[in-house]
Amino acid sequence: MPELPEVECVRLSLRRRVLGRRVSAVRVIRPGVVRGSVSPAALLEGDRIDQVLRHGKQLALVGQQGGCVCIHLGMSGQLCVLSQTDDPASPSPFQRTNAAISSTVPDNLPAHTHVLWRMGDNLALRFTDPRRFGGLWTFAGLEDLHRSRWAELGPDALSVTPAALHRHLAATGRGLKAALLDQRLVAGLGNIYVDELLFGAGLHPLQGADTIDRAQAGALVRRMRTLLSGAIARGGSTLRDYVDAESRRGTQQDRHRVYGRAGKRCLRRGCGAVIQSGQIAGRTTAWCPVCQVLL
DNA sequence: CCTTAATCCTGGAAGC
DNA sequence: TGCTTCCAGGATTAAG
Repeated sequence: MPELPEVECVRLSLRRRVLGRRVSAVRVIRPGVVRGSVSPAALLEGDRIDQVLRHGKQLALVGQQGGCVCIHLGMSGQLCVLSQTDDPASPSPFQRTNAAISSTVPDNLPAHTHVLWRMGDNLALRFTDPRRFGGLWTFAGLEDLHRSRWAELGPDALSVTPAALHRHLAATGRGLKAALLDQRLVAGLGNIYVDELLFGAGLHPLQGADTIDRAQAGALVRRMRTLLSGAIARGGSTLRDYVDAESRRGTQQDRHRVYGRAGKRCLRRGCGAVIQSGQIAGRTTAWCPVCQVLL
């Protein structure tokens, strides 16, 4: 589900609510979603949230004592901040009812709740993920995350330099769509934003990545930043169920020019060609056959 | 190297 | 109304 803008919106909303809060208890409902140590301490129990970081589509909660939890939302993952003051009538998600103890459905929790962090008496953080393509990875410290998991990611799409993007694109024989989706090349772009970026840049998704010269790479970087930061300002794209940690939907979907618009007319002034779609790099891809000519 | 397909899952939408 | 099929914001793996 979430690409860089959505994950950044989750990070910002999460940070507003949990920064500096002490984790009083952690409850793991489905241990399988946690890779690495599943111990309460590894999940920051007893620690205070010191940093909420993001690289590409991944998040990290860092504790004051150095503990670190990396969170990848996958397709359907959500982080949700719950406070008793929002709904005083609802029982705390940490209160188990007797009936629930033997049940496969854990008491009052919504379906697909996998991990809960309690922070003080009236605040909790909930990780849900119906499809379970996402997950949590625990590390002894932020340095370990940087040396292992995040070392496999390319530069973040919001801070990649023209030189680095040019170098990486030049080094691959693949098409632009496949290259830009590859998180090792640049981290953060997904199916929506690659299609939107290529449309804006007037580049065909099948054009060879190694045909992009230095100047074009510079233009691509500028366009990438504008697109992504604009999407963040609009709260990300909510196609179906994306919401940030405070349950707010985004509005960037209203600005999509090709994604989800196959068969409709191109919105570029004076164009009006029919938006095409097909499978490229294993993903449904949309483009304008007039604005994005295959060279 | 490159590409495609299958795989991990659930749920919503579309088709009959 | 129900049942079936397809599709989805991700990413890895194996096969060709």
